[in-house]
Amino acid sequence: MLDRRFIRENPQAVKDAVRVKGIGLDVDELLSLDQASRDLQRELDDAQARRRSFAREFARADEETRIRLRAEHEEQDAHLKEVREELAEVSEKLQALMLQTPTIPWEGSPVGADDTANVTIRTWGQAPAFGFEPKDHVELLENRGWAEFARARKVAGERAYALVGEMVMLERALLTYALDHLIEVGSTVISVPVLVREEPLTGTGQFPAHREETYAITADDLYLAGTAEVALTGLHSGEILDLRQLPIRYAGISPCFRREAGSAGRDVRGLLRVHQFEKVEQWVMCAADDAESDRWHFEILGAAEHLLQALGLHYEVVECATGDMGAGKYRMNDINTWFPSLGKFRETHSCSSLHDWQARRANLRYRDADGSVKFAFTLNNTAIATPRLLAALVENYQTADGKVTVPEVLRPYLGGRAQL
RNA sequence: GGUGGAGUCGCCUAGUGGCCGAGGGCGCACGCCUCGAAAGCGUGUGAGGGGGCAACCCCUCCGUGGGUUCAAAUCCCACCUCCACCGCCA
Repeated sequence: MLDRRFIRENPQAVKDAVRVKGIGLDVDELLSLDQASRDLQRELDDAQARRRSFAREFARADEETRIRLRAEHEEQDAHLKEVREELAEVSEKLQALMLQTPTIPWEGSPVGADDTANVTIRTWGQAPAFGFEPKDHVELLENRGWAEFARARKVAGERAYALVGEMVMLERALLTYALDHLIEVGSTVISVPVLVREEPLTGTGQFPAHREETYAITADDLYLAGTAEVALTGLHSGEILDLRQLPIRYAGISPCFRREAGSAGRDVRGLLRVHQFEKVEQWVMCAADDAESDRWHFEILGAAEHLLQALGLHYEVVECATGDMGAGKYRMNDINTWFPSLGKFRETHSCSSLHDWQARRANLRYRDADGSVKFAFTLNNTAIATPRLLAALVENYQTADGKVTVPEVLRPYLGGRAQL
């Protein structure tokens, strides 16, 4: 969400952002609603001021005057009610449009409608050379009894899976390794609620645009969050933090739930696109400063790259196109990891700077050095999302005889074993 | 799930329909005092919105949302959160 004053003063910048991000928002309508809302607000303020002084007069008046005042009150109340209703109607429409306003994207982001316009800015490592025909992760896991797909789908429907035996331990190892590294670089580890209210989902930007992608528990008016980011952003909602409390750097761990409503039939095989997965998420709230936000962007992007490098996985970092990054993002870099079975990179991480867009929605504020209250900047990035990354790991580290070599950094978490 | 109690400014609290247009204390900031400090004294001390070139003015907010009333922190209803006890339970 943008600042109303900013939209008023920079309508063209907002229109440009709406266009390059492919958002169906009528900025002129928003501007006229903004004007109408301010006019009505002024009218209401004046009318209320008058009404209040009349009520005080009433308290001091004699019986005769009271009869006269009562009649005037009725007139005033009718007018007040009318203005209030009109303002409520305008405000509701305005708010609906405000929630669609995009962050102005970084000028370096490639302009394009979708991820086909994303630009690779670097690659690390290389694809493993197998002296044999590599198997995909489904075959690898089934051959070793490391996963149940058919039985899991009997229980939970399409895209369900169950990891078995050593695969469970390997997944745990990945997550624990990520947490250990993030602690080392100064993050506060936090396990967050996943069953959440509507407000934090609106706060992060999941709602209203992506409501269909979220599971709803209608009996209790709760939802299953698709990422720890939802709770992390909600944690400090409504607070005014002291500048000294910033930056806040969290490593949130949680299960994640996604309906995948927009991708029916895609990637139904295996572990690449599932309804339920585990993720360690990096999240940062910092002062409202472009340079500091940029610094954190590269810090948390670097942390994710560090993990992949330590795991020895071949990856590329892409600069995401304006149409791929979503309304709230100033800048987004995805990391795509190499999948031998696909013969290509596949998204495993997504690093986003949102400037104050989320902070405005979620009401994340701090008191600056000069005493003024400001909306903070937020950023987030995946650290490890599994089982997608687990699938990449297994495919990249498979041996000719169907075993999996354990990357050295994970061995301490698996009793020192070098191979599974 | 049930019963009872509670939610007021950063913190503690006063407040049972008009004197609340929210008082006091703590904390914090500034000033006086002092060689300097502490103590003491004085002044100030929230958020959001609107208007004005400006000094400044106005409106909203006492957990949230409704309602009653000329008038609500105060009365009524629903919800949220916390505390206590009962029930159930990993």
